[in-house]
Amino acid sequence: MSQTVDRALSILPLLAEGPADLGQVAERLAVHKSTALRLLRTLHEHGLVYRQSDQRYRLGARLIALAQEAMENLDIREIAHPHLARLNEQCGHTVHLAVYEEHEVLYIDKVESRYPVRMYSRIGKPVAITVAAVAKLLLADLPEGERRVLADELDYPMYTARSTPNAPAFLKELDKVREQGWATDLGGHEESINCVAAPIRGADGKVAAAMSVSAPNVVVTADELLTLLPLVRRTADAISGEYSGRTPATQ
Amino acid sequence: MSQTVDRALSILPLLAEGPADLGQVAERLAVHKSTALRLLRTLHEHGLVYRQSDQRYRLGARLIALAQEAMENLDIREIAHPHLARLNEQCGHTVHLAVYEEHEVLYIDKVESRYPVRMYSRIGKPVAITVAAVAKLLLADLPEGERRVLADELDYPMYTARSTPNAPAFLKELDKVREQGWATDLGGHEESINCVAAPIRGADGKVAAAMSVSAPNVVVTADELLTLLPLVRRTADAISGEYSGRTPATQ
DNA sequence: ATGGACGTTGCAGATATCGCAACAGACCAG
DNA sequence: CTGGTCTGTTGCGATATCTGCAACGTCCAT
Repeated sequence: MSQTVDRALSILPLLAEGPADLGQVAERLAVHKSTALRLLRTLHEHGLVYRQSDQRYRLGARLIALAQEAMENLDIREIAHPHLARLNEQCGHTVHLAVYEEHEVLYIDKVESRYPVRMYSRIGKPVAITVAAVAKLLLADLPEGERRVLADELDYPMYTARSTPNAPAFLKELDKVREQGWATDLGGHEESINCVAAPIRGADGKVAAAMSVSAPNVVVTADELLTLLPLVRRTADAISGEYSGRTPATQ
Repeated sequence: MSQTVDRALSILPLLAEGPADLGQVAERLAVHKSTALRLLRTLHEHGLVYRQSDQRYRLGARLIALAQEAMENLDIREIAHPHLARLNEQCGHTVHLAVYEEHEVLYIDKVESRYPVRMYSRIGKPVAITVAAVAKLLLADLPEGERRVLADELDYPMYTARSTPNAPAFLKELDKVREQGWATDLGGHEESINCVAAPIRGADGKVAAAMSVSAPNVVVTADELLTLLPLVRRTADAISGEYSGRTPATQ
């Protein structure tokens, strides 16, 4: 592993916390200012870092554009999107698509609710991993060892009284989810919001992504939302079929 | 500028084109495979690159998460958002917010149309710089020298018959836009879509961002859309006031 | 079996990187 | 106006770091 590159890349999460000047960067990297300067310059030339008018550095526009391309290249997103849109047509609620990658779960697509009340979320945003229905599905499918390690090193913030409180409870929930083949989040992230989710599987049978329907209490109760489960599962299965190459990409 | 870091960062745009294996990366970088391997490993440890099951590399999830944080840290976005939402409430059309940074213009926020017909765009996506109304405003404010250089090195794709055809036409359009203080895109990007845009200025009077309202022909004609101009300008001015610190962040 | 393609490792030599120290410019206070 | 401090910047020599090589392992197809 390359020391120079390692240091340079360490600057990015640092700047993600907010703008910083040369001295601050050098200090946090524990290197000489001149070293930090050279690294920042290189990052700058690639557009990953921007120097604002007050001379401080922050993350740059090209980083955002790169991430955008990264998402557009995910073929699962492309395949799933029309299905998500159709589901949204049918039920009117917000539909999400999420994937797991190296200890993170993130939304990679979203179709907004047609109802005026919308929940906050954003494509690219890391998911509340201990409570979100999609996260449960994605983690439940990990090999046992990895799952235990991950569950152990996670934090368990109590967003609400119904949030998953700790690792054992989480692992138990994951077992249940794996067995039943679907998952819910009933007010575990935001008091008044419920979700139902189903897994999307690749040709190898492993869970490649997960999708969910979310709606606030004020629009439908949790029970009403659960009646959508069959529809959600059918949609997920349709995507699975197409993604794994079994179905010849209908329509 | 650091050679090692430079090479490592060059891998990112390369992978943005699509997944690639070690050999391909090494070849495009013109380095030995072992060198490319070490660079990729370092990128991997930072989560910027992911190794998919077929061993090929593609951009990783952390890159997306980083970009997300980068956008959330843009204070102009935070200030502008409620105004954009309110404007959307009032007119119902899609509202965009865009910034310019180092030869790129990109959308950093968006409020979706309430009408069923939606235009395609995505936060983080680079804007069609030669035709978009927001791009015209942002570029029109650059210092003359920079503007000429930029206009010269741009491509002028003819998305439609009304696209800006070349540098001289573009520069002339920019002059007009700067003078009148607002801009339009009438079917220059997609035949049936029109936009009206207004600039947001910082304390120094320079254009810091631009916002626009877009709607397809089938919903409102270009003339009807133009009647929204005063409203758009008023909204942009309100944001300017708040951003430059003149207005004490109403409400 | 055999060949080729691809990823991976250890090593020795070359070179690019590092920290230093000195410089330059902005800013402020006396 | 002057002296001080703070910031970012540059040139340089020592050396730690990176590089390319060659050899190895593995997988797949012939």
